[in-house]
Amino acid sequence: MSDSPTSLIVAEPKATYQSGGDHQNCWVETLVDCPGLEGLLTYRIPADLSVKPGDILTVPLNNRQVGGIAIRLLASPPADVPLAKIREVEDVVCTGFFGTSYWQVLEQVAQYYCTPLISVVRGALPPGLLMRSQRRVRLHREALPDGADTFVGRTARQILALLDAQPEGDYSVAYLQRQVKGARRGVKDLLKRGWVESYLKPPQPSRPKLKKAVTLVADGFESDITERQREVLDVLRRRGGDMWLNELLQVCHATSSIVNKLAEKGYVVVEYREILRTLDQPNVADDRPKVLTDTQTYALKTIQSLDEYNQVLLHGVTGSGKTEVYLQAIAPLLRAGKSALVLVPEIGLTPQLTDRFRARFGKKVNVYHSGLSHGERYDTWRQVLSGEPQVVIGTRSAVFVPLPKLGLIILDEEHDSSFKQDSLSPTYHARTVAQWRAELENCPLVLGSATPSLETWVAVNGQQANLNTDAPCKTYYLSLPERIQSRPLPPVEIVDMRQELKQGNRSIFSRSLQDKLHQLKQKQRQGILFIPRRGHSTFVSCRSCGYVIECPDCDVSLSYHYAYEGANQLLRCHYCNYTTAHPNNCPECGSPYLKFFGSGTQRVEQELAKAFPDLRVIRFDSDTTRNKGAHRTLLTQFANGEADLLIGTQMLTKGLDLAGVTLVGVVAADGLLHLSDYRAAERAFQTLTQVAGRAGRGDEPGQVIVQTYSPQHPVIQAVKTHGYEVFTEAELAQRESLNYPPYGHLILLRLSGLEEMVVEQAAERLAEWLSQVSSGYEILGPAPAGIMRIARRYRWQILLKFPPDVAVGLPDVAALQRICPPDVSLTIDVDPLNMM
DNA sequence: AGCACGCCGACT
DNA sequence: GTCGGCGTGCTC
Repeated sequence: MSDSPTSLIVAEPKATYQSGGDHQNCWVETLVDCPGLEGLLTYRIPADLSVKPGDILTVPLNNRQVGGIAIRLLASPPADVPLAKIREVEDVVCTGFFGTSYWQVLEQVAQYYCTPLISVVRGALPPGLLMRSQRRVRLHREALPDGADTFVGRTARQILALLDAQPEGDYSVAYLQRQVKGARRGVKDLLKRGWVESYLKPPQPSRPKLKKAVTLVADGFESDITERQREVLDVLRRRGGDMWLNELLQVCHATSSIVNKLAEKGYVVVEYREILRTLDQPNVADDRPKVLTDTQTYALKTIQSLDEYNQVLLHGVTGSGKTEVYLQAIAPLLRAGKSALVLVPEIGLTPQLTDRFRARFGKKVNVYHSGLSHGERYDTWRQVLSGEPQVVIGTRSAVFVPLPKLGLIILDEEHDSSFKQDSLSPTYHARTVAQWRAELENCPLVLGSATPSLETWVAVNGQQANLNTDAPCKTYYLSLPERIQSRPLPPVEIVDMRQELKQGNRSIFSRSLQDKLHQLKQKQRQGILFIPRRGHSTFVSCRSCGYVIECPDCDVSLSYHYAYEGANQLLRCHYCNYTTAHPNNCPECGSPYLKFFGSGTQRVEQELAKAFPDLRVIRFDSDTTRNKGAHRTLLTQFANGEADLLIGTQMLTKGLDLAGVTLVGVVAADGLLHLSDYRAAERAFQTLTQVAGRAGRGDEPGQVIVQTYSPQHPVIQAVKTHGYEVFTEAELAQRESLNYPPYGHLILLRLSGLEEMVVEQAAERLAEWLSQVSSGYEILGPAPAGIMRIARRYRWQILLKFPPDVAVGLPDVAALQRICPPDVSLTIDVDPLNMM
């Protein structure tokens, strides 16, 4: 797949690098971090620098410095570019990062997701490695004549004022351009007058953090040293002969001159040593392997028997102990010197999972996700590249962590849509990339879920040959149909809210749910109330004229926020976070009857407070969990019994294992059911099954109540009977008849821009061009996107549908980008999940 | 992407 | 004349 003539040559460490020799390999072909620049640029390697393929470089480009990756070394300069144009590599940022198979994965991602390789590289590397130099200007205060600002134009005057207000008189040009329009000319004017100087701040990529360490090397005759020096040596010896310099000095109340003298005399060595900025990890109690059930044992044995690329679906109902199988599958790998990669949907939501891994494997566990600082992520990479056997737990982007000696990849909750990146290129799915990595590393891939995606179900159970998919790969279906300790799955009661209304219950809680909530307190049990966030959005509308308050920048209604009794009533846009005060009167007709509809978490919280004043409630949604560590805090409080009821949105569906929970209520399932998306049913079933699975994980049996206005809906029926297979087969039949995934494939082209007409015309031109260049796909659209405007940008989309036997891909992405006008942004989403 | 250069209309 | 606003092309 990667040997098409246009594809780049993969970096192969050692392949072209020869040590020894003198004047060989003086040039390096470099993949430069510059969008729009296809292909490689050649640079000369200065004599004092050693460059190997795969190294990350800083190279000059025009008048600035940018990041780049050394791809291939050349012994002679290329013939097609004049020698004089070739410039020198500025610096090597870091070296020895990648193995060959790693590059193949990146190339595969670039090709499949129709993205330039450099974009993939940028998304895969820890941020801060590929950095560019920054153009800055500094004010020469002494060169300013009196009343300088009267001599120059408006923009120059504004810039002067800005620079003067800054203590150093120093700003980046990019910053000035954001503050003052047309800043470039103003800066030029000031430069000409000599009032400011312009300079290039070199890129400062992440580097290892270094610290001075002192090591005792010679012990024995110490006749030539002073009293103070002897004291220091004694302390060092007592502490094992190896200390951080700052600690040693602190303990001895000494200055570094003493240590330096000792180093001169050859008693100690002072050297820089790398320290890792890994988070101080909360201490967790040790944990031992648990006794497995028969099905768990069978699953474990099967996984352990695999020593090459195989795909395994671990289909375990909620509470069936998948994590314990993962843990026991990883343990022997670590002992054999191999590593494992564990991918989870959202790390913040699953502190419980990382804690369990830490309890079992201690410091061998590394966490990698976008919440870490640049330095922390960089250090995790370095730690990973050490080759020590370890476990990396991370979110989507961790699929690119370059673990050597990879023995196993696990994707937990593989159905979860957060494994798909959808707005940034490359729009990769971590499951797809994990399949490629596992294949290239030749290690097994375990996909775990209680509600497997249809893609995975078909890949593992599909009897018919999928000719267009990857090379034949042995697949295993492992089922854990029972909960551990034979705990039953909770019975699911469906409540028809139409009947409730008919019988005079106007509350958002059915009588059945009210009963259970009353019992909760009496029986000292805990419950979860789930409110589908989308669906019943909490919009505000006027009862007189029907006016609905919308975001001025996005095409969605504003959500009503009322945090607590007496707080300001706010309206907020869930797409761009635009916030405004709730007006007293309708902005359209002035009527005072402006009311919010729907039941968001806040509304439910307030209703609960009225109807059940003695229930202690914790709200768990994006408002209350915004702060770092809030997830953990709230969950710990709940687990400690500081509240009776946890209410919240989608976040509740992910991986919570709370033994005290016996009741799960779904306030209104309907919001999940009626979305105009071919995946709505699958997603609704997954969400409801997952949230139902939170009940009865402890010794007490659980109970689930689902309130809905559509009790006969197939999804509701499937949830009621825990009928994954029946639901899935029916859903698959529908997908197949319409060529939807997992049978056919989709590519979604998203266009957005500030001008409605321009975006629409661009969409039409692209669609026209697409229909001319190929007929392998069906073109749906162009059409306005589900939400027509977000953050002032109008959005249009074109959907390409590929029948099962047609290769997925676009004929010429560069041409597509060329047709698209520069003020319209185009993203290509291959295998889109989110169609809004 | 930046950042040059070069062309054009508007206003002191 | 000069200022500010685009469109176009290049980067070893």
